[in-house]
Parts: sequence; C-alpha cells; structure tokens
Amino acid sequence: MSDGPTITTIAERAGVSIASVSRVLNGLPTREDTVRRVLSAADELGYVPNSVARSLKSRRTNQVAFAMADIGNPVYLTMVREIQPVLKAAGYRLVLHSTDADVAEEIDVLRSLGERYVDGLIMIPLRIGEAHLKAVEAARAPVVIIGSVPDGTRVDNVRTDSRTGVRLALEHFHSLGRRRIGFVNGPLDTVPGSARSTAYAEGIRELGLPYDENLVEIGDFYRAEGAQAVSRLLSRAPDLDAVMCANDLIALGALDVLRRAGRRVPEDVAVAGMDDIDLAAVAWPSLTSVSLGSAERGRLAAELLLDRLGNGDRDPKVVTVPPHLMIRASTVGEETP
Amino acid sequence: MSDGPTITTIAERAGVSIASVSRVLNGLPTREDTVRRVLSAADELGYVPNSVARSLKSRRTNQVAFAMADIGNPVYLTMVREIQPVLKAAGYRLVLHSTDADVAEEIDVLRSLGERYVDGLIMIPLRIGEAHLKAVEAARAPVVIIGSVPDGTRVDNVRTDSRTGVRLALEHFHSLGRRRIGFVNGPLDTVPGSARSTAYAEGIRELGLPYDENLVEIGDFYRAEGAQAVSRLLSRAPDLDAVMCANDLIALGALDVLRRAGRRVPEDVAVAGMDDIDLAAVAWPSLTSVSLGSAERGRLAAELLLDRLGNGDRDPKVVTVPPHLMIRASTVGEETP
DNA sequence: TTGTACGCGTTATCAG
DNA sequence: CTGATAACGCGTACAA
Repeated sequence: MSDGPTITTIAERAGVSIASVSRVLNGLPTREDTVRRVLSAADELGYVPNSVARSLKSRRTNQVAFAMADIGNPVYLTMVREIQPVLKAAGYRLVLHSTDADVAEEIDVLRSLGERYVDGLIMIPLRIGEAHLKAVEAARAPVVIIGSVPDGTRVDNVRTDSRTGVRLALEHFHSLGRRRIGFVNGPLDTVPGSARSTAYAEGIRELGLPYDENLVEIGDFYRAEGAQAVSRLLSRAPDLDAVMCANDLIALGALDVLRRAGRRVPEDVAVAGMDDIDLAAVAWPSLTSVSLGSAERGRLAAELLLDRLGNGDRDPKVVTVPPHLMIRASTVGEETP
Repeated sequence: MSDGPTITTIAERAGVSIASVSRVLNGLPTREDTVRRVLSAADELGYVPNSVARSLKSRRTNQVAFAMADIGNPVYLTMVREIQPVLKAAGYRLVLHSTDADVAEEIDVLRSLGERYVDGLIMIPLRIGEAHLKAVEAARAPVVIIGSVPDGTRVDNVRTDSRTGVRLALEHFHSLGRRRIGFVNGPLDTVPGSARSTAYAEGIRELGLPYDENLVEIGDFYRAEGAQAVSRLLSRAPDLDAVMCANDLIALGALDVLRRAGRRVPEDVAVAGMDDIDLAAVAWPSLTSVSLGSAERGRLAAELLLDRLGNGDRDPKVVTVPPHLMIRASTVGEETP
C-alpha cells in the first residue's frame, strides 16, 4: 500500500536518467544493457505507469463514457455488452453514466467532457432538445448519439426506424384478423414516444382502420407504469383484441394485467412490444416484439466513435439499423412442446 | 471543438495570476473585485477544469471501479444500480469492468489499480485463489471484495451465507412433502459453487434424507447450460419431485426444460433458485428463490469503500448479509388472480 | 545512445 | 490579498 515507484525511482535504482527509463518503457531504441537494467529495476520495484500523469502529457485518457437513461433497462444493458468489447479491443475503458432520463444531467455529462477525463462519449438521450444539440456541437470530445437527431445536426448518429417498426407490428396484428388494436405509449415529449405515436396513427390509417383515441393510452416506459396504463386502456376499451406496446417493459406489464383480468393471450388479446429485450423470449407467453437491433446499434456506435477518435475531422455519419419483427406466442399462440 | 481554456488563459484575460484564478475557482478567500473578474472571464471562455491535471496534483481521481464476472448477469446489474447512486452522492464516477470470470483478467484489474486511474475498487470474483489474495493485499488502492474470502485476509469484505440459503430452500421443499430433491450446481471450483455444493449435502442429511449422487448435476451458472444440466438430471433421476438450482438463471432454464418435458411446476416438480433476480418474479410460474440480498450487498460494498476512502487505516471489516426465502408459485402453486 | 530541461494544467507554499 | 514558483509523473525536443 506504499506510494508506488515512479520512473525517477527506477532511474536511481538502475543508475540511468529518467529519459532512458521512459524510452525503455516505451520501446524506443536503447542500448541493450540499459534496457536490461531498467527492466529489472522496474520489475523489482513493481512499477506501474501512472496513467494520470501520462494522460496529462499525451492528452488522451483511453477512457470512453456511455451515458444512458437508466442502467436498469435491459435495452441499454444489451448495448453495454456490445460496446464494451469493441472498446476494450481498442484499448479503451468504459465509464458508465446513468442519467435517469434527466435533461439537466445529460447536458452536464456533455459539459463534463471538457474535464478531459474521457476521450469520447456515446449517449442515448430520451429527449433531445435545443439545449442538447447546442451542448453536443460545443462538446470538447467526440460524441456519438444513439437515437434520431434532427437532420443536419453535426454529430455521428446511430438511429433506428421505429416508425417502420410500429407498422410491422400493426400489419402483423391486422393479418391475424385483429381490428381493435390498442396502443400504450410512453411520454410524448421523448424521442421514441413521439415517433411511435405518429407511427401508430399513420399505421392504423394505412390499414384502413379508424383512429379511435379511446384505444390510446400514455404511461411511461417502465413495467409498473405500463401495467397501469394498460389497465386504464382495458377499462376504456374493453373490446380491444390487440395491444401494441411502445416497449417491451410496458408489454410485460400488459401480460401481467391481462392475466389478472382473465383475458387469454393471444386468444382474446394479442400483445406485441418493442426492443426485443432478452426477457421477451423468456416471458410467458413469450412476447412478440419489434427488434430495433439494440445490440447492433451499440456496436455501430462504438465503431463510429473509434473511427472518429482515429480521424477527428471527417464528416459526421448517420447509420440506420432496420427494425424487424420477432414473432412469438403472445400474438400467434404457443408453439407445441 | 477548440483546445479549451486553462487557468492561464483566464489569468491573462482577467489580468491576474494563475494563483488567484485557482483560489477563486476553489472558493478560497479573495478580494471581491478579483473574484468578479476571474469568474466573468471563466464564464466568457467557457472554462472547464481539467480533471486529469487536477488528479495528478491531488492524487485523487474521483473514480471508482466495479469489476464483475459478467455484465450480462442481472445479479451484478442489481448491484450496479445500488452502488452507482451511493458513489455518485459522494462525488465519484463508476467505471465498469467485465472480467468474464477470468482469473487473469481479474488480477489484471487489481494490478491496474497502480495506474491510479481510480481511487478504489469493488470486485466480485467467481473464483478466489492465492493469486487473488496476494494481488488484493498488494493493491495500491482500497479494495472491497463481494464474496467470501478466507478468514484473516486483510480486505474489506461483504459476504452472504449461501449455506443457510440453500438450507432454507431445502427445508421449504421438505415441508411441502418433497423427498426426492435434485440439485443443479455451477462449477465446483468457484466460490459459490463449492459453498452451495457442501450446503446441499449437509442440508439433505440434516433433513434425514439419503444423499443420492444421481440427484446432483453440475453445469454452469448460465441459463442454457443450466437447462442442459437439468435435462441430464431428469433422465438420470426421473422420479425427482423438486429441483434446487444454484442460481436463478439455472432455475429459469429448469422451468423451460420441465415445461417441454410435460412436467407441471410445482405439482410434479417444485423448483427453487438463488439470487432472487428481477426475472424470478416475472417468470411463469413465478420462481421461488433464495434472496442473497444482492442490492444490499452492493450498497454495503459501496459504503465500505467510501468509508475506507475517507479513513485508509482502519482495520478491514467483514459484513454479512443474511439470506431469506422468497416463496413463489414454482413451489407452492399459482396465487389466484 | 544518453542526459538535461521543459511543458502538460493544477494546487499549494511562501514571500511580498 | 496576491503573485511567483515549485511540485505532481511522464514524454520528448534538444544538446552532448
């Protein structure tokens, strides 16, 4: 637990200058004898380079941050699992931020990039406003945003197409003969909330179905809140035969509520979610879900950031991951064992 | 994206020395006029302190690392969610390491503490050997280990009592009239694997039941591997009426397998897991599980570390979190809706 | 090939 | 109350 040797300590021990120590440690050409003495001294002393001092000089920390809304949401977890190895392979450590979907906190993270404790940031904000965009463009380190930003914003951006995603699910319901399709959404002032809201309205019309506002309910993107919203929806529209949920946590809440209400899934009410989290396949019945390619979006974001770190001046890139529908028991019934 | 102002920039702009700038920024007593000029200069320039330079001087990074076996395991996630706010409230950032339960990687994390990029470490190793203990005691920053270390090891340590935990579940099975109680474990060379193995053997004997090695199967602590192990167990001991699983992922795998095999849970076979992860309550049927207080262990570890960071010389503490049984449908049948 | 000396941005000490 | 200056540990021109 002592204070740790520095290159000065090693230099004294090896009888050379600190410059030589530094050279040897960095693999620069040095006389073989010197190399040996430095290395053995370093070894005996258990030397470990001080990354802070190194960073001050090199202006790189080899750390990257990932800021997500809620570390407890499986979607973000999936992304972490993809981002981590990509960055690790490139020699970066991952620092996590959980912002609780709080705008002020997110902007604070952006601002804190000026502290230079990370070389870059991957961020997935729930709400994106003027303040965000200004902060992003003023950021002092490369930033990649997961989630659609307004066109023309100068940021690397990984997006998905949740509009198409919602449509895939609605068409699936329709093809199964469902005509009273409810929709449970999260807050409308969030990026996914607003996108999915318009997608539902459009999708319903394209199917030639009437838009009935009694079929729409708004809660939040969590399981408990989702369940409550589904309850309200059920009492307002008892005749519904399908429920589209804006994410899987809401959909899992829907399964709970429907079971308690004695409605069979999918015979009475079919259910679909979005995100295709791991729990979707686990649920009972297993949950049909629109995959938004969370794993792939995470990986792409990491790759985009690495690319940018290696080449700071290229133009911003936008990458889009297409959604696809994972059909499971909650819409088509149980597979036979 | 410019290079960012430093206190020197501010000093020039405000027409004072860098010392004064530093004083103002750190709230040290300064003439009001100076304060104003410095603050406005800092504001105009959008100054953000360089945390790397500060760390070099102060020898503190205000970062703490958490090293877990697998970032995908809900148990560790629960811990992260508890650790994070405790540390954040104390002004620390969290850096995550996923070691894939690899001993070499874990020791590398310990060694890397010498790099001074974090002020402390919370670690939860699956296997704890001589190498670990040596590395821990040689570590150059405070370490807290979650998981039992040998008595006498000089480390802050948060443990649980999985022996009692296994016993709770076995007694529960026994009280339900089950007598052919199988056991599916993870690798025996892991800390939890070995503890739970002996706990099962002891518990069975204490209940006056014969120890039948056909009732014991070893796989790994993941869902798929657990499911395979349960399959093997079922074919070797088709008459079992209960399965104790060494963690919840295995237990979820057990539910899958039993369902496919046409065995009703709990009527034909009762199932219990350990860890009480969130998915346990979600599963169908909901899963009886031995809670090992993951959230509390995480919180305690964070508090222990903070305490140590504030007072480096106290004696190591050992804190134990008692297990308790969460009884759900997989052993007692479905609650009525 | 090696050593000296400076700078990275801060904080802290010590005169003025 | 303020300003010059010395660290912190490392990398690296530049000189020897």
